[in-house]
Amino acid sequence: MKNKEVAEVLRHIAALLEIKGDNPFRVRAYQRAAQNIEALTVDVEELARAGKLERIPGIGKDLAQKIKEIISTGTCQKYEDLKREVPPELINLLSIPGVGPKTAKLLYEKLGIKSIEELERACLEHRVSRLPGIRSKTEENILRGIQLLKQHVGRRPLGEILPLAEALVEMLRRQAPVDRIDVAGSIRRRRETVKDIDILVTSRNPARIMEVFVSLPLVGEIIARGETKTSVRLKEGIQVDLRAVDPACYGAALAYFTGSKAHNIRIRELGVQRGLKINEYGIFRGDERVGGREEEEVFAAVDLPWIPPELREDRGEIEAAQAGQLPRLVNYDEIKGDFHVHSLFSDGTASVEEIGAKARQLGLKWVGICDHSQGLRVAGGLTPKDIAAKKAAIQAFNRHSKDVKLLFGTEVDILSDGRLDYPDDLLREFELVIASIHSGFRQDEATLTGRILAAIENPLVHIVGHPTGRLIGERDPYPLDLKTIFSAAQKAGVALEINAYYKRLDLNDVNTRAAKEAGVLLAIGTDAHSLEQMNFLSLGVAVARRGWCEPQNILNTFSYRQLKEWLKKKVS
DNA sequence: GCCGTTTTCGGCCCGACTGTTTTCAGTCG
Repeated sequence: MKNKEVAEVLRHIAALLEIKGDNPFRVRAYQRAAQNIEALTVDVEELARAGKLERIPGIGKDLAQKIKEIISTGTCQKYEDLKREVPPELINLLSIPGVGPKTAKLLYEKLGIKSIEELERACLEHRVSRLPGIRSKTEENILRGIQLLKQHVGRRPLGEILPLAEALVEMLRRQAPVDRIDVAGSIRRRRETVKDIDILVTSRNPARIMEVFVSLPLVGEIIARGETKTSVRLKEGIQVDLRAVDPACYGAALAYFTGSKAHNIRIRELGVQRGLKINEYGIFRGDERVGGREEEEVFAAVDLPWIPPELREDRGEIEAAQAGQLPRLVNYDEIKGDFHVHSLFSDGTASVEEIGAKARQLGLKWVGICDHSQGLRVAGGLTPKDIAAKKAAIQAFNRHSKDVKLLFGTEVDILSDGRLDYPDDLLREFELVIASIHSGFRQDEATLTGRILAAIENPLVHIVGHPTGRLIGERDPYPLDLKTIFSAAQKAGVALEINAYYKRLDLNDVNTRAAKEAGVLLAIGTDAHSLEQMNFLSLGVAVARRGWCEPQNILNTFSYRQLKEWLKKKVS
């Protein structure tokens, strides 16, 4: 049983307890346990077998027992009992914005409502507004929430939203009396998907900022408007929260609104232990504000060094910071190249020369031109005779380019029987070989794992591309035994890709961290099929940082010379 | 349900905004 499935059961228990009106701290305990299990870089089953479950923060005797039960039976007695008390379908109601556990319980007890469809009907028939504590306004809000849910305005890929957030900041900067301004929230942490855009500002005239904000042409509707906090929904669907704070508490507010929620709770608890109250208005001892202008002060108040936003998930960063063992994360400006770009020779839209020029503009030193192999006909895969022309084009570019070098590469298909789509003699021609799966996603775990292992064991393969095949919001990762793959890749000196295309981000953050811990090298590639998509490289760096990677874990920090050495050594 | 340089019991992060309310509960982040 996978970590995710165990976490799911615990989360359901938390939701049912919440609806039931159980002790909120017990609810939080289940939620925290679920989160921490999901963030594990080892199998929870393994920890259970070794009797080490209680080493996971937030898991004591009781939860350890329940987790063992869940692993062996797929469920636990407590969950089954709860499901008899509270209909599990009610959990779906909680996904409606504006509907929480109390409302869900009320709807079920008074009207017998269990599904979103039933709730929508009841609202349209105005049966909901007759309930105690609910009037027409709330009924309208619930209906609107259901509409939003239907439009799939849930979590959106970071790559779609980040440019929008940056544009909003630019507009506010230009049109309003802004002093400091930052995007906070999950965007600042660079989570792979985001639910809303959080923007924080300081200004001598916050009222004016709010005024400018709500009248921006991008804004569709105003959800809430206060003096310090305004929420709107953009016409394109995403919610934006704007908060104005005093300069004296900007750092505290930035830390607070960056989150994550779980990270903040831990920081505040550390504050309480030291007799401090930490909130978005600063750091307080009694009624006296003792800091908060800069973010560093918040961490310093609880005896911690500043923690990079990408790590703030309560996945062990606080313990690492306490022990002085935070990783020295790879920086965005240490990235010297992109491993994975498609050209006109296969299904890309840019020529070799254009890719080289774009790389120069991005400040890169090298780019791997890795087109598809022959089997992938739909993607214009290269037959052996196209390959010579491509090689010539790359050599021509490199002859006259001193600062940017292109690598003659391929993204060779791993066929459904585990063979590669080019024979070894042909593969030997390339400077850089990425092997990827593009078909047979429905095979079982053993078969898929075997295909990747076969590629790893071929000494001509440098990198395994988008290892899990997932597409955010579209396709789940196919089943793989990643632990075995990591260990094989480490032994063979094969790198695994962090594919930076905004819908892939594959490996993801948690898997990247597990790979790093297994001693696997990681290679960031944009998988760009156009010049614009080469901009996504920073999303891949974000994944690396969220995966606790240091420069030495990331091959993209290599200079061209170092990289050539590595590529050669690999083949020896 | 967890957890301990305040502790093995009694705490557990903190505030904004909305709607339905005359003082607050619910939701959200």
